[in-house]
Parts: sequence; structure tokens; C-alpha cells
Amino acid sequence: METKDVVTALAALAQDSRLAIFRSLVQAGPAGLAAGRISELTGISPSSLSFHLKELSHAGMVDSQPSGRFVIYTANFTTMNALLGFLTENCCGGNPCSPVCMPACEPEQSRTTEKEPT
Amino acid sequence: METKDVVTALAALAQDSRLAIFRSLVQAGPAGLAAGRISELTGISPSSLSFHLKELSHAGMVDSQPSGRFVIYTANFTTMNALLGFLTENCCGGNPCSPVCMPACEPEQSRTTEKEPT
DNA sequence: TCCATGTTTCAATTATTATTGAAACATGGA
DNA sequence: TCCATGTTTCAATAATAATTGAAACATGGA
Repeated sequence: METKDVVTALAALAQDSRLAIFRSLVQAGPAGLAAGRISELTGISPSSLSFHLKELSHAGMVDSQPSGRFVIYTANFTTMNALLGFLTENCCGGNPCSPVCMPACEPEQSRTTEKEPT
Repeated sequence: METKDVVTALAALAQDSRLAIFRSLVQAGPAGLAAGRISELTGISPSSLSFHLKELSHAGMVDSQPSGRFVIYTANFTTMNALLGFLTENCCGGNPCSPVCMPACEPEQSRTTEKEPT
């Protein structure tokens, strides 16, 4: 992950509305949420929501997929993990300091299909 | 960690100069770096650097401590860890998904004194 | 086809943020 | 005390971002 992309990803999350949107999606897991449902959960107006979802999407933090009249949004856990990894990269000059475990989801595809050849 | 603080922390990191500064400090570890040294490493002018360091400091991402004519800055690993934790909180509704280990430094105090009664 | 629903786009307004250079402040040593 | 060094502050400028409401677009069902 390049610095430029990291800044974009962080900037996408560094905003009240978008952080709320993203957390909703993280908690929803791979099933995701329809745009309207996100609007209900967060209280963000549809037009503003759309703006922020585009922002998150452009940053690679969320993915979307049409489903009938709905558009289902999901958190992109791959980008999320890469972001967390970047921030701790070369921590303390690479010396072992204090390894910590934390949960980090994988995208649904990784478990059901053969994707992510990263 | 409250949402407001998370947004502040993310905003602090979501900027080229500040991300570069913070990574320098993460890699320097608990020993930290003098402001002038950060300026050398990143190519950021002293006045701009000072502005960004204040921003990072205000967000709790870095700490500072005068040492003679120098001011030594260090990454605040406690805030950093709290930030990473917040982002993955309640991931997938709390269901176990894919635990991942990553390094995460502790502040020097935690290893040498009795602090962090969190 | 027509209508209701769900989502996105657009334009305008308002607010916030980064950068620069000069000047100020503080410290340690001669 | 005076000077050089290291850091911060200040004011001005330029650029970017968020919110709103109205309108447009697309889909599925009657």
C-alpha cells in the first residue's frame, strides 16, 4: 500500500459521518447494508450519504453492488487490514516490541471463492 | 476512546506531511526524534513542521519533552493502539472472523514504570 | 406504460486546512 | 552579556471539503 493511498484511506475515515458509515458496515460484516439502511442507522441524509459513500468507495474502504433497486455496501476488509499494517510497519525500527492480536475480518470472497491473488 | 477523539486522531494522520512525521517517530521507537531531525528526515520546513507536530500532539498521537535546546518528539503508542482497536471493534457483529496478529508498540513507560491503569 | 421507491448528481454556500516567510522566543556556551 | 542554534508563533494566501435542497436517474411492480 502506497503512502498516497494510505492518506486517502485515512482521510476517508477522518470524518464523523464517514466513520459512522464505515463502522456500521464493519459491524454488519460481509453481508453489508443497503444505502437506505445506512441512512436510517446514521441519520445522514440520502444526498450527503451518497457523497460520503463515494468518498469511501474512492478510497477503497467500501465496495458496492446493485441488488434490484437497492445498492448494497460492504466494508472492504482487505484495505482495512492493509491500512492497519501500514501504520505499524517498521515499528521501533523493526525490533520486536509488543505483538498484539486483534480481530480483522476478511472479505466474504476470500472464504467462498478463489480471489485476492495479492 | 470516543468517536470524536478517533476522528481527530485519524484526521491528524490523514495528511502527507503528518503521516510522514508519524511514521518517522514510529520507526524511531520510544527514543523519539528531535524536531530538527524530523525536519531533516522529512524535508518539511521548521514552521510547517511545528504546525503539524502541534496538530499531532493535540490529537494525542505524539508526545514531546524538552531536552536542552531540543524538543524530543515520540509517537504515542497507547493512542495508536486504541485507534486500531476502535476501527475493528465489533467487527462482523462480534462474531469471530479472522484474527490477525500485528506488532504494536507500547510506550516506554509501560515497560519501565507502573502506568496505564486503563 | 405509469407510478412509487431507492439512489445519485448538481450547484451554491459555508467552513476548515496547509503553506510560506518573517519574526519572536528560549536555551546553552563563549 | 552576547551570539548561534533550535523551535514556535503569526498573518496572509490559496486550496479543499461538508451540507443542503432540488432535480435527475434507474428499477420493479401494478
